[in-house]
Amino acid sequence: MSEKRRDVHNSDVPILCRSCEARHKGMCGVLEPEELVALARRTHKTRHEPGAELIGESTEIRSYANVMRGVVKLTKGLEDGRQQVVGLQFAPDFLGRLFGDESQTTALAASDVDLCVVPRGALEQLIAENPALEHRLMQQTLRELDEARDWMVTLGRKTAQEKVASFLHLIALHADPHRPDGALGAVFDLPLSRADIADFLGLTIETVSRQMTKLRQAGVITITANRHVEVPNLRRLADMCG
Amino acid sequence: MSEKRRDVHNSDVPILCRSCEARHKGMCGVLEPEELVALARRTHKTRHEPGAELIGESTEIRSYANVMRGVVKLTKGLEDGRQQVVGLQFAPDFLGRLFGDESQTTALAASDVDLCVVPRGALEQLIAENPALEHRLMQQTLRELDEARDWMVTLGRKTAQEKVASFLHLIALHADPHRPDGALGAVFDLPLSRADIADFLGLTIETVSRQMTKLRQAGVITITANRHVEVPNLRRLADMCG
DNA sequence: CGCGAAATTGACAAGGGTCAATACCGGTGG
DNA sequence: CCACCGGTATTGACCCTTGTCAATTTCGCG
Repeated sequence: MSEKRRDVHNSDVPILCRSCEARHKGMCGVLEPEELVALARRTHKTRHEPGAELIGESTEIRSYANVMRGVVKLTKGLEDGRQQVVGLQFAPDFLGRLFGDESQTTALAASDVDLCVVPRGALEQLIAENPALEHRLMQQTLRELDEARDWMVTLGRKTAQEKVASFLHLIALHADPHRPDGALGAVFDLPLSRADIADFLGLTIETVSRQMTKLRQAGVITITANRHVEVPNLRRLADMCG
Repeated sequence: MSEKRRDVHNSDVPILCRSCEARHKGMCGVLEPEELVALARRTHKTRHEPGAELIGESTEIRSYANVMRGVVKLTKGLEDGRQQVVGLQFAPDFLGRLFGDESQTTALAASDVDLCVVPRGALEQLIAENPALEHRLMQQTLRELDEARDWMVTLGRKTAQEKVASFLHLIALHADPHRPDGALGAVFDLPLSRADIADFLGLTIETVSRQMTKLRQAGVITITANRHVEVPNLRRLADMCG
């Protein structure tokens, strides 16, 4: 495939981009080396601790970003403090509301997070020049829409038990760092606190905790050290997702 | 095909497109007259009764469509029959999962619906030729994503009362046929049955009914003839949305 | 007018929320 | 290495919202 060939033969790819996931699976995969060089000149890497606010709700959009490492949670809040996590983003997802004047969600670092930040103007200019980039971002947007709709089913129609199982299943697929393809089980660290999980599932901390306990007692999962989870058989977990 | 006059002055918009909302606010608004003519040759109008299946879940995608009239509900189901409405589409929304192999949702006519159906190949070809079209569709996709996330808050964090109020508020904004801009209130017919509303809100029919009754008793709405709703003061309704 | 479907209402049960007490983890300093 | 501390998670008791089941009522339509 030509993309690959170009990559191998061209030594002009910015150093920082070479090991970046966005370069391969993310939006930068559609850029020509020259474009990548031009873009890299205007980006900068940032590092954030858990809880850091990356984008504020109802704030003006001045930049976009790619998630290079870690997990970002997108949340929306009601006036009285109730919160709902409306999305989770993993590397190499794109972060930010394209073509909007202000962000509709808050983006918070759930774990340690590294971003590659792009000024708004730089990205929009590049999009205008290269339809393939918009196409790639369209694909990600469509995928996010699919995910959001899947999650609406979970929020609206599943029991607490099924919600927690669905969450663990989701994380198992995204966050097991070195899972072989055919593996039956998974091992991972939860990137979210119980409070975050509750906000993601539309439940309370207590209910999440109780359902985790039930799953543990049923032998579906093993919890060691509070955040570390082992799923011996993913099929079994999937069956509990409703 | 016989020679047709193709001079500059023959920029006639196809007759069927002239009164179509998609021509103005929908995706066709970005098309040049020639493109519109070419596209119109490959589309056809279809009419559907309430309950008709427009797109099946997990079916191959062969065509897309524009909603010309009526309300379409997008649903997802669990094996055991539980259902969740994950989106509502009004004229002149675009219908269908772009660039996907199969639909992830079922599209059902909620009311009488007229569609303008475009074969998959025709649309994808046009998109490839005209980036402005993809851009327009990107905008709609982003809007749908925003709406989906708003609704996730409703599903996950609002009470039954707030959910029903939110639903009525949503419909009031979309379905009042002739509402002046500054109007305080709204009058409309519900395009969805109680069962549909319940599936949209993640509630049961009974709970929806009870909450409607409470809103009626509180004087926030008036219900005449079962489907016909009057909201004297939209502000009041909005305040109940949480 | 009368029928079937849809909607309302009521009585009751249960799933999940609330509040409070306890246990646990991870880090700090003795 | 252990004791202590603050934040996080678990567990328990109780209650409230919403779901369930069943009986009417209303609507739409022939």
